[in-house]
Amino acid sequence: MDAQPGRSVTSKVLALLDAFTPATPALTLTELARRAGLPLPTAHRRAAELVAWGALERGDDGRYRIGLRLWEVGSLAPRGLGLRELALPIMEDLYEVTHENVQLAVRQGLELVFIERIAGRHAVPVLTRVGGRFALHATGVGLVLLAYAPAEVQEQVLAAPLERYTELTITDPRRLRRCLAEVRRVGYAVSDRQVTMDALSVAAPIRGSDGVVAAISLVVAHDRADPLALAPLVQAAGRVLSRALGTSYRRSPGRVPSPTRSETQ
Amino acid sequence: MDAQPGRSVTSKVLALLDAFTPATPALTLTELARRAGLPLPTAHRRAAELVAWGALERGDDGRYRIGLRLWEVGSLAPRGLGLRELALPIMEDLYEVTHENVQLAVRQGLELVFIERIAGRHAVPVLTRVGGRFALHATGVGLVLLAYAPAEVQEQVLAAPLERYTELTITDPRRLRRCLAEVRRVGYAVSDRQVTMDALSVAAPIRGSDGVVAAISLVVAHDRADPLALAPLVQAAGRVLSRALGTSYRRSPGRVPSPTRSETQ
DNA sequence: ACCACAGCTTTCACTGAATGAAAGCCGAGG
DNA sequence: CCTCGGCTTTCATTCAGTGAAAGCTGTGGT
Repeated sequence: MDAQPGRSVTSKVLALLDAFTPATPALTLTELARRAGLPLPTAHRRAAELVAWGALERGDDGRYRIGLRLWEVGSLAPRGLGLRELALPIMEDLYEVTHENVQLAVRQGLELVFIERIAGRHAVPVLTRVGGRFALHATGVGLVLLAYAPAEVQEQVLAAPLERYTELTITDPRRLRRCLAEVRRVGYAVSDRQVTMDALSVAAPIRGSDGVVAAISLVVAHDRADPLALAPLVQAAGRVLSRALGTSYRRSPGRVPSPTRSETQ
Repeated sequence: MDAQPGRSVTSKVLALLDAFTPATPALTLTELARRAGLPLPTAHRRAAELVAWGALERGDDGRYRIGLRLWEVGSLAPRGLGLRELALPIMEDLYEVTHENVQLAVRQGLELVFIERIAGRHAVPVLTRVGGRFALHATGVGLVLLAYAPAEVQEQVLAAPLERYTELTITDPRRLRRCLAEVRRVGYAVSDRQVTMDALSVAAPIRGSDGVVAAISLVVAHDRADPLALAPLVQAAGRVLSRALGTSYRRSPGRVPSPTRSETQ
């Protein structure tokens, strides 16, 4: 039980936050300590400080939950709420026109994170959650984000085993590589029943000042889907958003004059 | 600003997060250190750890921003996204019926935090931001949250000076006290031009297992508003949500899954 | 009523993670 | 070429953090 190096106090605090997942949003102290890999008294002390600040909250049942204060701070993430605020009107337009599910996602490491979704009441049910993660190689948004990701990221994804969700999921690295090339060629991605056997999605990239920063998609029932008809719609939405990003991400912070003009459109 | 002993590492980490505000979502190291009240090397080291984990992100310009990983964790807050997920369908109903702004807020200490809003394109513009804070004594949602807050909270708010936003803002503690009693009597709150001179809001409480946990409101142009007609609508929405909360907040203590030793991805 | 137990909280002597002054580094501007 | 502001790294010192163990509290069993 020697204290392994690299176990800073900060890392312990972050491990406590990491213990919470969508499946387990409320934890007892003991669960929290075990998941964070910390001795109980340590977890207790750190958690108490987090509660005092509002990063965690403690219910009447003694369980810890993520606190509103952390949600507030998290809402300042440019790639989170910032992006959402920008995209929501366009997503709503897309929804009004199609009455299908609209999704917005960004890449985080080797996975994607859903930033927002509009779930049509009569649309095909999707199992995604705002704030939830998913693999890059199956969904429409994932294929777009992967296709335009740095080569290094692509290689890492292609090197790892590709999980199979349905019989149509692409799990062969060679096929996936061809698929990504095709996505780059046509400028949009189609995932036909690669996640569930009833749904199909069409996705397009959203470009920021340095490459593709997000992806937007429509998810529709596979049997009433016409990818070729949907693609222009989604692509147009992606382009509108790319433009909006370009204009809104100009920084005007007093002293720093624009340092680099390295926009890669 | 002296290095007072009693400053825990955790508090420093949290101070770093606290440095970010809606008005300043991107900070240089120097700004960050100054706002957090930390020496530069300390801020640098802690910030580096936060970046490594994803709580912060560092742009090409060297500035720090809130990271997506923190947004993800924050999205697990029951009073944040949890509440939003539950409320959104009802909020949309309210929007469809009225085509006015719909707002959802909870109390955090002596202020309120907006959890979600639906802003009608043709509705009166509101200056609220999801994740933003506001005083309790002026808005419709604020009056509801204050009226049903613990006596101790009410006293604290009444004791402090009440900021004036318009000539109709209630700033006299006695009047505010009467107003709150009226809110409790009728079960909804009306804020008539108490925030801006063009808007009026009608709000109703949302009750959880222990008292009022949130408030929902409609914000409409003051000249085409009929509070008495809107109140039943908003109250009905509040009641539906109260019921939904009651059923969904039943906890299943659950068994513990396999021993996870999840390293940070 | 009593005991057994599980989960939480506090204590206390010890230790290494954190600290900040100072020195080094880098890039922009003169 | 030199200066300046902002960032990064070093190093000896020390105080916040630590965990084993003891104490507490509420719950369920007999």
